[in-house]
Amino acid sequence: MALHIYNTLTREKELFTPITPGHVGMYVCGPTVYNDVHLGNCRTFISFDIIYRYLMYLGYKVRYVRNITDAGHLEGDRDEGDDKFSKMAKLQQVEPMEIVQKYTLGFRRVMQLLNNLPPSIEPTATGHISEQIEMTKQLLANGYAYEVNGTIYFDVEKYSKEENYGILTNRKLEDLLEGTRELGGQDEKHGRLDFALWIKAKPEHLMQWPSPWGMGFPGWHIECSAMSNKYLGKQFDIHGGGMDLAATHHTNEIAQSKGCYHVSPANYWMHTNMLTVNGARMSKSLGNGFLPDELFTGNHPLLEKAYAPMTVRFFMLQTHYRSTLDFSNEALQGSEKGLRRLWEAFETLNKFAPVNEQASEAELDAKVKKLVEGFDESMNDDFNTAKVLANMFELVPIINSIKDGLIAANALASSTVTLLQNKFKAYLEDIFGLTNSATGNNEVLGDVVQLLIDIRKEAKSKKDFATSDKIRNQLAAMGIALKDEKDGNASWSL
RNA sequence: GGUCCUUUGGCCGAGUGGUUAGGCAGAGCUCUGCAAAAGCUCGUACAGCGGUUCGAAUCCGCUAGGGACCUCCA
Repeated sequence: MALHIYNTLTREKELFTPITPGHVGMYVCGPTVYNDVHLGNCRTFISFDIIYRYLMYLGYKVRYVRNITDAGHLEGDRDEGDDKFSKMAKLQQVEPMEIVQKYTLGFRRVMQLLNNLPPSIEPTATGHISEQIEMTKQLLANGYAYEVNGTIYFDVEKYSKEENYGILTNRKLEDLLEGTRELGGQDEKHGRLDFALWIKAKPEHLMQWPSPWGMGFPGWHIECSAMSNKYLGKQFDIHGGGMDLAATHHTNEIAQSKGCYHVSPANYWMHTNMLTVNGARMSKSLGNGFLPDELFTGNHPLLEKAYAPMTVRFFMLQTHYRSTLDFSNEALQGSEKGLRRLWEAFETLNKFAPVNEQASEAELDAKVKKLVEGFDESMNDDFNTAKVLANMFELVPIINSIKDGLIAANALASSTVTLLQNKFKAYLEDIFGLTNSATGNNEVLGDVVQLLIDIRKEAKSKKDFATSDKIRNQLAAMGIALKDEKDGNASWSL
């Protein structure tokens, strides 16, 4: 089966067909950098990192654009007041751009710790003010926007006469209106669903730019429309983001792009589900978010211990991206152990040398091949990483049994062993982006431990268990675990 | 109130109308000087009530619980 993607627009899994054969354009809504990213944000970016990596694995040339929102995000829903950067800047008594710099760097550091590849382009809202003004002008010219006292609003009612505004989340205009409050006397907007494209700035406002309508700053939604258009074109393949963005942000993006260019911007809309804590959504406004650093250090009242970035990444891979994922110590510890088991099997597998052309156990050979072929099949079914991991875990006992001699070394054909090695490497490292954080890669340390292992082996051969136990116990106290192997040697891990 | 999603064994979590998902935890056994690891075996789960069907955890309806969005949030 070729790659199928669940499309929010149609609420169905669809065969993925890129606009330009061999190329994929993908836009993902990035963070608003006015404070630290929390783990829920990270989940979305990890999910799309896997998708990005898998598309490349399939041979596509991918242009992956993920924006940094560094302007224009307002505090409330009324399209008035200060933006979040200005507010935080005042609070911390620094320039808004210092806020942006600080949290952008923090965001990139976390992404790197989680081993997310950087996107092809990471454009900022403040770097594309003129593009946003141009788009706003075009929307005014096309009759989908109006100006009130230097602020430009998108006219949802006008747009709805020609287009289906609620198409993305399958909502009727009347239902959407029902959920909104009545317009007050001081409201500038004509319609309750209208949203700002450009906002007039008060003189004391910290971040503002000149425009045909006076000094101001862009509304939140316009940046993604302007930047996706600039780097990916009027129409591109995939647009992604968290599910919470679908109803408002993405709905408005579609309206802006259609109002401006008369075409729907993206063919496939992908939405990742929320990370929850005790069943409730992790969010900035609820204040129940975990910061990545709190997780990596264990410095949080709800955490029993620290968890490595790779444990977190693996934890997220065990769930499908469209399911909610609940955060708990028990679940994380399960992932930690599972990852270790899988990784050790991977390292064992890499040491296998091909033995013979023919498999001495044809049935087992066929079973292994089938499980391996299941990797691609599962990923092609809307990126089912959980299923891939299940197959991998089924292969682990086979790998370990070959190592221990419980299964003959020539049981598998050499081509099967090579396939297994290649696919494990491709999936664990290239696609899932996991790295070995469990064992040290310091060569000197490795040599020292090997020396101790040799001394211990000698002691054991003389039945000097006092010495052998001392070495093992002391190393254990330092965090190095020795495991005796069948052949008399020992392996170790941190 | 409106729109929609979800409900799987101790925990986490896949899932196709008819076959053991998988991981973690737990129990037993094997291997081992001991330990750890590893291997083997084990729980026969699918919210409740109806219906469709030869057959449903998987389709439909109702009931109950949970959640999301409709307001800034990935």
